[in-house]
Formats: sequence, C-alpha cells, structure tokens
Amino acid sequence: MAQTAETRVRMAPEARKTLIRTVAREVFAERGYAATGLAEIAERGQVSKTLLYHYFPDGRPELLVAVMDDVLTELMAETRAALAVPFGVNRKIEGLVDTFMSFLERNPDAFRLLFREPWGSGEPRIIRRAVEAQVQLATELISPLASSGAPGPVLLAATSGTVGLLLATAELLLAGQVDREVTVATASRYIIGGLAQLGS
Amino acid sequence: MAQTAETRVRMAPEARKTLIRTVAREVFAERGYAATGLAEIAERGQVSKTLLYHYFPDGRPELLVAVMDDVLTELMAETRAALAVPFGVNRKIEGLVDTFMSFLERNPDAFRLLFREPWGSGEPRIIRRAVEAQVQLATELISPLASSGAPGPVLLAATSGTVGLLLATAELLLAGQVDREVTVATASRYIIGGLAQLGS
DNA sequence: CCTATTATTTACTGTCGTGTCAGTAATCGT
DNA sequence: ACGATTACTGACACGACAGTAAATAATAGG
Repeated sequence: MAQTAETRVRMAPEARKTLIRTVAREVFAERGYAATGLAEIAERGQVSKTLLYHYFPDGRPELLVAVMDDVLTELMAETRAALAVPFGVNRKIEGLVDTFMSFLERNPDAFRLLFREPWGSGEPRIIRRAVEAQVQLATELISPLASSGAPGPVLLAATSGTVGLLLATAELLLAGQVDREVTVATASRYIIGGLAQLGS
Repeated sequence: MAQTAETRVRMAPEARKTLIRTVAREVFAERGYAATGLAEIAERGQVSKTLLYHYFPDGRPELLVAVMDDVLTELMAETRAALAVPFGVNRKIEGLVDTFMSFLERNPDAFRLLFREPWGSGEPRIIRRAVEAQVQLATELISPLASSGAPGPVLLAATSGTVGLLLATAELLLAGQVDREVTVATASRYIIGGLAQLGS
C-alpha cells in the first residue's frame, strides 16, 4: 500500500503562472476557446481548478487574454524583424508574407485562436480590448508599406484588406491545398499589385 | 380566472419549419452560434423545444445548417446577378464588390454567422460540409474574374485571398470606420490590381 | 359526430462547466 | 524545533443546456 504520498509540487508564483499560461495556450489552441473548460486546463497542468482562479481571478477570459498576448508578442517580434531589412518596399512585402506564413506553419492552432474565433459578440470586455489592440498593431505594421499618398480611410481599408488576404491564403496553406512557395509568391504579388492601385 | 384557454396554434409542417428557420436565423445572427441555446429559439418562436427536435432531429447543428443554407442562397443569387452584366472584367469586379457590401449592410449579423464563426474545430460533420460547400461556391464565382492564364494553385490562392480581402474590408464597413463608397472603391481597385499581377 | 392521426406541449433526466469554501501540506523566519 | 505564512487541493453548490418520454389537443376522413 505504499501510497506515493501525495507530494505536492509547490512552485514560485511566477513559475506557476507561466506554466499555466503555457498549458492554457496548448489547450485553447487545440480545442478552441468555446469548447475548452477550465477543468481540462487544470488536468493537463497537473493543477487544481481552484489554483487557476487564484492566479487568474476572472477565469477563462483572463486566461485567454494572457495567451493571446503571448502569441501576439511572438508574432509581432518576428514580423518587425522581417520589416527591418534595408530593401525596397516590394522586397519588404515578400519578407513580411514569408515570415507570416512561416509563423503560422509553426503555430497553426495559435493562429486560429488569434484570428478565427468569433470575438465581438457577447464576450467579456477584456477580450474585446485585446482584439482591438491586435488589429491596431497589425495596422500600424502594414500601413507604412502602402503608397503614402492615399487619404486616411483608403489606407485603412487597404491595410485591413491586406490582413484579410493574408489570413485567407494562410488558411489555404494550412489546409495543405497550396504549398508554401506558391502561397507566398501569389500573396506577395497580389498585395504589391493591389497597393500600387491606391494612388491612381 | 378565465384562462385564455391555451389555444394551440397547429400549423402545417412546412409552415412551421420555415417559421422555425426564420426565428433561428434571427437568434443565431444576434447571439452567435455558440452562445445560442435551443431554449431561446423555442421561446422566441412560441414553440416548445421538443418541436424543434421533431423537425430538426439533429438539434442545433442541423438548425444551423438550414440557416446557413438560406442565407447563402440569397447571397449567391444576388452575386450571380451582379456578374451577369455584359461589361468588362473590371466593371464586373466593381459590381461584385458593390453587391457584396450591399448585402452585408442589409444582413450584418448573417454575414458574421456565415464567415466569422470558428467552424472547423470540433463541430459536427454536417457543419463542416456546409462550410466546404460555401467556400467552393465562392471560389467558383470568383475564379473566372482572374486572368485565366495562371496555373491552378495560383488561381486558388488568389481567389481565396480575394474573398478574405472582401470580408476584411466589409468588417470595416460594418464597424462604421469607413463609409461604403470608399470601401467599395478601395476594395475594387485592390482586387483589380492584385489579380492583374498573376500572369507576369 | 366519432375515430385515427399528428402536431404540439409539459415535465423530466443527465451532463457539464463555472465559481467557491473550508481545509491540508510545504516552506520560511527565528 | 515550531509557529506563521503561503501555495495548493477536494468536494460541492449552482445553473444552463441537450435531449427524451409520455400525455394532450387539434384536425381530417369516414
């Protein structure tokens, strides 16, 4: 009967928190937000549900925001790096697209979590703000690539559309319907050609 | 105590069915799929939950597929009409975009239901098939607008990207951040410019 | 008018997910 | 060594929702 005598694990709060964030990221990514219960996160993290509430008092929403923040930070870092090269706009666009697709191939589920969940309906405010911030960032990042002569709203529509285009083609890549080379090449050309039309 | 004597309403099956479809469309659109319970549909339709199961044995998923089908049918009809004009490709594109945006302004919630829900994760098969059909249709519709010289995968990526672009700018329009004229003009130009790049 | 049919409801069961409370075990300071 | 603090847990109340069985009222056919 030698009970393995429940040796509890007891970690430093920061460590536990990041551990939880990591696990939550996995589960949310796999199952999607709506389909994920705190119970599963707790189980996989070898942790009680109560502890989740202790570190993230607002429960699931707060946990999700934390995860979104993590993923977004990574993505933004890589993207910024891709834009920092000393080449012309067209080259930068290609670099951006390539980086984006590469990130998605490495984090396909996180991608869906970030961009393909139906935020905006009845979800808590924390999430809405996180999503707005996300859109904001993407826009700031892409705006400089467009011809700077165009008026505000046009620019906004164009950048937003560019993001949509990227996401749609990315989906195709993830579904295995188009290989990466073609995806990157086509999307890049499309974007270059599209942005070129704004001034005329 | 004069009970208004529960006069049941008893309709012909077809009528009830379409009534239910209508109500379901409203509720799904407002609340989103995940957040909608059958109870609410039943309540708003002045009908018992059991009846829903009677006419749609698979419950929520089946109900949703029915609604998606209705909305999609409408959208496709309008879109086809817009493409049937005897003008050149560029004009057709403008017409398509305009029609699309117009439809969305009239059915903003249905739009979100169709395109912005996270289908593809753990949802029942019926839904997945419905979504695939939807993508299929959109692709067939847009494909002919691209320069026909490009190879298959490129064409696929381009059409898919076009849809993404449309959806993204539509979102902007619905959010009131850009007015319709600008949205249509910018999206059209972008698409025209983008598709033109495919051959080179 | 009466019976067979069927459209419809009431009332219920089981499941699952959130959020909480009272308690238990590890660690730290002294 | 031994309290005091703090990380952590088990068990449960509570509500919402999917799904079902059996009864009931409306209609159609004779």
